[in-house]
Amino acid sequence: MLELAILGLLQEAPMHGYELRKELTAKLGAIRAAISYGSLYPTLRRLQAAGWITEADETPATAEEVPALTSRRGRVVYEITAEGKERFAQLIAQTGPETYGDTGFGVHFAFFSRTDQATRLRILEGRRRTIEERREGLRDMLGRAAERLDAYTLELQRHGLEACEREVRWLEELIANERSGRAPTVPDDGTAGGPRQDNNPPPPGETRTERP
Amino acid sequence: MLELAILGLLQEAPMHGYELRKELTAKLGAIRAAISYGSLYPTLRRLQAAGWITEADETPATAEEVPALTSRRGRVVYEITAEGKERFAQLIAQTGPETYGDTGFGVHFAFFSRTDQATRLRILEGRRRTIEERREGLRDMLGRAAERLDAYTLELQRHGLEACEREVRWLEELIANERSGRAPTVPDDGTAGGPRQDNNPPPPGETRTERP
DNA sequence: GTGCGATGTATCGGTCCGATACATCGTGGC
DNA sequence: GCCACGATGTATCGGACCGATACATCGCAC
Repeated sequence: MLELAILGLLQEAPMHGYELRKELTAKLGAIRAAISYGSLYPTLRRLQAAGWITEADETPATAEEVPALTSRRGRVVYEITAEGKERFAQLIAQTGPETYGDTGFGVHFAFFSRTDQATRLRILEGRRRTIEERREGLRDMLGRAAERLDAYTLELQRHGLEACEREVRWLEELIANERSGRAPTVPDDGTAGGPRQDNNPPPPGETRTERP
Repeated sequence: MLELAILGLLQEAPMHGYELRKELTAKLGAIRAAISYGSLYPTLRRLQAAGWITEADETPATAEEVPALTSRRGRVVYEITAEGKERFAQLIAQTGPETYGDTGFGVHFAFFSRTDQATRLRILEGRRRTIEERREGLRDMLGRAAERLDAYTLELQRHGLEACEREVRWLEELIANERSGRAPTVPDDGTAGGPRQDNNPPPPGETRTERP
């Protein structure tokens, strides 16, 4: 999962570890707290060893020949390679049970603007299936096994059940939206292009303007 | 976390691994999928080595002296020891950052009927604080950094924000309820008017041995 | 009688987390 | 001047937990 997220972010711009973590937190803040460095750095090393990312030269053309004594050691900027992009495309397109779990789904969803519509639909439906099953499990629990459990546990189940129902409804909306409005998705791939690309797909059905 | 959950369940009745997993899934189904055997068995071993659980004799008092030829080796039933109960009491009472994360909070909450009220309150408030912070992070993201993110990521954040707001409201209710001294919840929900069981924290110390 | 799903115990490799260590840089207080 | 402190930045280690896998027994349907 981390691998997918890192490759996805580095596809937008080269970055060093610290920055990567912040972007990761921004993009995935809704589904997980914050990536640990104990995961991040080893993973970066693994990706580099696999040839999917490389260290970029950090020296800007504005040359100063001063240092070399202090052996400027600091940020290590990584950029994605061609093989890395291939790898990302492969990871983002493949679906499976781990794609439908909480974390897996979240990461995939966060990169939906780089995912083709057929895959998006498959993932949304797989996720819905998964949540529906969890929901049924909780319903059974609250029905049949209720008297075996104490009031706090029941309350926890009830709250979880409500969350499931809510998520299913959310997914239904997204699926309907996906089916009706076709999405161009533009697999960007502006390899050497500008740092900013703007290929926003049509928004997933927004009708709310809420005031807190 | 697993350690706490196992000790908590074995306090209700002796069990073997397979059964433990099912009970774990029933009790924690709202917050995590299903415990893996790759976690469960090593943890059981660890707890046994620490002296908190022991293997129980599986012979029920209704003695038949028949076997011993087939050397019945199969299920291994574990039961909690006195030290284990002490350990559980210590774990359930101590609070900290890991108590407020998704999994930690869920496990603690599931054993709230064995937790004293002051601790319950502390945990609920800590959890609320944590979720409020997550909520503020998402709000900021949706406000300030909105144009940096694509529509799908924004939708993910929006959904996450809503979940946070909902959970804070849920926690508020629980806290208010807790302060007023009432047992947990029961909004309306109509099903089954009757089975009102008392599970406020049973005064100090004795566990109920219930027959499944 | 035989296949098959549920029950049951167990290990292995891998991912990720939390704690910790350490070094640099800019800024504001004294 | 200087120095404390928080942000930036890289890195490792032990441990928790997962997913896949292996294997053995039991009851039951066909």
